[in-house]
Amino acid sequence: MNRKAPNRRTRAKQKRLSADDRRSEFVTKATELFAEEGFAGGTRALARKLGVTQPLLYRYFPSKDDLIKEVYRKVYLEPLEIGWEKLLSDRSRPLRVRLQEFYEIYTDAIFTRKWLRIYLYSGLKGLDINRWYVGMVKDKILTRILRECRHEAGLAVQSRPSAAELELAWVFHGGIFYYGVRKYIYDAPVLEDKAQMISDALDIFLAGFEKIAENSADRRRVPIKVIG
Amino acid sequence: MNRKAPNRRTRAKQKRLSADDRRSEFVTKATELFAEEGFAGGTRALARKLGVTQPLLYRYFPSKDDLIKEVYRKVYLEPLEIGWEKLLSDRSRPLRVRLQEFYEIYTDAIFTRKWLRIYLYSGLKGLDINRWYVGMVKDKILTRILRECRHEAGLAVQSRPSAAELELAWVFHGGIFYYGVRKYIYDAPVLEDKAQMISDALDIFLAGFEKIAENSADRRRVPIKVIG
DNA sequence: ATCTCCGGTGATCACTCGATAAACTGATCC
DNA sequence: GGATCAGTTTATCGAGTGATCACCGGAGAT
Repeated sequence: MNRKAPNRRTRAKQKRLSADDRRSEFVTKATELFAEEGFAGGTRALARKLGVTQPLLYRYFPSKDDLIKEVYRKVYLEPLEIGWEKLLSDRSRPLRVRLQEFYEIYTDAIFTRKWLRIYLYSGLKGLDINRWYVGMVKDKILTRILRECRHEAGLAVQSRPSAAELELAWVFHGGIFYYGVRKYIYDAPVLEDKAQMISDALDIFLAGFEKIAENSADRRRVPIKVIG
Repeated sequence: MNRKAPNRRTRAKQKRLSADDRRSEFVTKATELFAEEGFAGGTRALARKLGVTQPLLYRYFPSKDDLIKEVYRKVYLEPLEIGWEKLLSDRSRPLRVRLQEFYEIYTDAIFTRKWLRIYLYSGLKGLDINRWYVGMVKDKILTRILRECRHEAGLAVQSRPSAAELELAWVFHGGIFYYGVRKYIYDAPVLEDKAQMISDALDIFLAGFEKIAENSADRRRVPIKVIG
């Protein structure tokens, strides 16, 4: 890359990175390794990916578990950098458009082989961070979506959605999520146009929302407003 | 249990089972073990669950991998014993009722901690049997559902559904599937009434089906239909 | 009673795993 | 140029893995 030392011998492996660089390189490559092999992936295989020896890992992490925790942190916090609060709640734009854009961006972030596999592996281990993430999806995404849907439909906006409504949103959300699982975990053929898949799923969800909402609530209601 | 030998000393471990019994006991307990620990679960832990010693496993299976294959076979074939062909295609009953009953029975079969975990673990390994199962769901369930939906809607029934329609069915199916994942893998709180979840998901799917079906022909976007 | 068959055990091998301690090496400071 | 510090390696440990072998012992057949 950079040839700041032109007379330097070309070494197959450049060693002696700075501590911070080496540490983050461990995390990066560990994410790749664990995504493929699961957390049973060995520390020696990891070191081989870096071109270093295995004990070096323990200069940077007290144990393999600590490395794994670091991988969790990185993976689980990655999709949070989107800033969906304002995206979902910006009522100056049509709800349909907001939802479409949100899910396109959100799935761009999490529909990678790496992310999905780490997520499922950690989910199977039943870790707290996984439950935390699920709770965050519920509070920060689904609850917000439901609130906007109720507002759009002219229904009373309650602070917390009913269990049935929430389940409705979960099934919708899970259906989209499972698209990524089929594509990147199962390697199964899917509809290539992800945006259309989201659009179709949204059509169905929005069309059916009121129908369920009126059953769960006591109120009768007004027809859905037409999108622009 | 049975006291056919009343004078026999009560032994904590009754040994010497018949070959067939022992073999199937290995598969059963291995399924439980692998569901919890993943396929990294050890042969010694398995033997402990049976109350026997570890080398005994190799009397019945040439290798651990062969045991695992047997576990796959059992788990993947389990939900197939339902016989959904006639259930889904019996046009003497309303489609809505057929779908509701099918998904209640189907999810009764696969929504167990054991089944879902083995399924996800094997899916992460990318085995052929997993792709086979996904293909079977597509051909035997989703394609059949779509055919019945088109018939119900008075649309031409084609032999193979369009990619967009199929994706629609997948998102619907995946949404229901993900309910099981949330409940039994993530141990997350879900709507307890599974039948209502299915019913709500069906309402949405059926309400939105026609709309997508007609859009897949020509891509014109039309306002959302008002529900009754 | 004795023989024979076969389910089951004890001992062990080669290997891999995560982890530790000590030695090595290259860059930086005085 | 020598001391020093930090990044890296070599050697190794103890525990655990899948797998193999010779052997044991109880139940049924003769």
